Amino acid sequence: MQEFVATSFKPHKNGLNQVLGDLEQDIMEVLWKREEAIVRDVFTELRKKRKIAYTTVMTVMGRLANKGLLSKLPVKNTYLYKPACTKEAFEMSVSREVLMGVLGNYPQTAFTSFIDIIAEMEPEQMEYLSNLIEEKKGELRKRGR
Amino acid sequence: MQEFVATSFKPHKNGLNQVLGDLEQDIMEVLWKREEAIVRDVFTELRKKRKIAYTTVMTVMGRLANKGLLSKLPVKNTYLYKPACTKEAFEMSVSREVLMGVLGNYPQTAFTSFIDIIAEMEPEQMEYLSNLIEEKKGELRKRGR
DNA sequence: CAGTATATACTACAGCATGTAGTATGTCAA
DNA sequence: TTGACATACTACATGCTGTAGTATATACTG
Repeated sequence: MQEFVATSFKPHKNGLNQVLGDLEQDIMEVLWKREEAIVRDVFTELRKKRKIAYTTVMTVMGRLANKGLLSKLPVKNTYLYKPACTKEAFEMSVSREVLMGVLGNYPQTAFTSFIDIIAEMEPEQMEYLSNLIEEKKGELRKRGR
Repeated sequence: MQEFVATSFKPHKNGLNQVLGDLEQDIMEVLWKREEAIVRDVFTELRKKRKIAYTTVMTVMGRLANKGLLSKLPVKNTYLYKPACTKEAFEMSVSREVLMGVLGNYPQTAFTSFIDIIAEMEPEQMEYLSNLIEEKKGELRKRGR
């Protein structure tokens, strides 16, 4: 996969639409479902839901390949596209990049927000979180000796 | 302040350049330093560092006011601009919005990434975090009674 | 009062990302 | 050879940001 997956993150969108355009997302979803596909496959799939031109799909799939999200293998007289990584791996990259972006820039602020949010969303997780931290602290102490 | 501060977050940029354009950021920094300013003040300040037109500064300050990041008060024959919130409050909003955006969409993944990232950070940060957690837990306990 | 400096409003264009699609061209099979 | 299908290339719209010019109002200064 290419270096960065989340060049621009839109917190108020849903799912991977946070880092992908609408059409890009639709296309990636098809690819993740099918594992691999040629432009026509994706076109046919999308066409079921709405009006769209074949070349539009082709253009965007090409762009996704340029971005490194899809691989593009010459096959017969066309190209076979495959996701460069699983959806799960992609989500992992996104969350990691975004979190590092926040933590690296305003660590204290981010800590506070993070804890507040967890406390609001799932208080049960607080205990789990604090255990994890103590664990990590223990590890660090051991390694520091 | 307006509803959302972080419509688009760029994890790989630095500081508030993550949510502001280059010039927007420069302008906000001047405003946060001075508390308030007219266009000329900001122009003069920025002009020290680089070539830029007065109207460019004016245009962008206007846009920042439209976005709700600056307030714009008519004064004499001009306008006085003030930051709509402190830099700290702004950073807090950004981190909150971004973290909620991640946690709300891939809670498990984000949680895990978060822990991993802080484990890689400096130990003092760890200590700070763990204090915050204990504090928060205390708060929750008190409220839960 | 005339001229100069200063202020704003409005308009405009460039670059980038994304969505959208047309046209030209190549290829293969019936 | 013709038609279906594939790609490459080009292009335009929209939204955001940086950039700045022009027109116009106002106010100070001599």
